[in-house]
Amino acid sequence: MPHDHAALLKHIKADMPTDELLQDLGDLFKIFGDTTRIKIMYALYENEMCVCAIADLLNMTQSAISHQLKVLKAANLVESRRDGKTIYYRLADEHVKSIIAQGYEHITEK
Amino acid sequence: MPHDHAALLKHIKADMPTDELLQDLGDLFKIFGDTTRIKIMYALYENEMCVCAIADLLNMTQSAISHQLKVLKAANLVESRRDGKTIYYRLADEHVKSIIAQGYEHITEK
DNA sequence: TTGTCATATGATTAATTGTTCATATGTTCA
DNA sequence: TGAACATATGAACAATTAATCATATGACAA
Repeated sequence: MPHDHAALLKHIKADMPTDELLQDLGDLFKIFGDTTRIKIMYALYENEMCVCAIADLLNMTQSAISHQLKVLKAANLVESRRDGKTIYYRLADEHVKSIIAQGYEHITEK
Repeated sequence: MPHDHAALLKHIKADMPTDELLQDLGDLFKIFGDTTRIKIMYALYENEMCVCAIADLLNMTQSAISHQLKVLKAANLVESRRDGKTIYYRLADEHVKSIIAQGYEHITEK
């Protein structure tokens, strides 16, 4: 017969966040899981930037950048302000930096 | 004429990590960007677990779990040890916990 | 060795997703 | 109001990927 781990499972299950929260967590990391978006976040690490500057920097089309900024904004990872025709984006909070920094440590330490 | 930001770009470009590193960083977060893998990592947060216990816990097939554990292991996010027929998996290091914790904060704080 | 349990793996399929292209919206200035 | 610039958006296509199914590998016990 298969081996039993009902006792362990009961304990662990009690400590697990809800499925909804775990889903949200996965969705959040999914946003970090794209090179273009990572590059955008790095570009905004120190300063705000306008869309066309980001596009120039990454050597990509304005449209592609704009689509990705929309994704980042929907996840509350960036914020924006308008100044005339130009729209400047910046990181929304410190979590973005912490998450990236932790990931950076993980891949550079080994 | 389009507006100019050559000076800004030059500065930012100098501070950006290499494309290869940014790619690796994206690849790392991609792994966190799946609910099943997030659940597995949460399951292993406190204790090691065997594959079938994880499958039971998440109510998924052994095969699906095994495939995902392979992905996690390839990224050095989990490690394993064999005890007879059973193979136990555990988190590889503290970065996994930190990354998850940062993400958790981001989504629960607003 | 044979049977059973635990895990791994390869191929396939369905679903997700990032970029492109064309175009729309919004702002400024002459 | 019209022209130019900055940005946003919708549809379509290509590429990636997670789960499934069938099967293989590995360990143990009788």
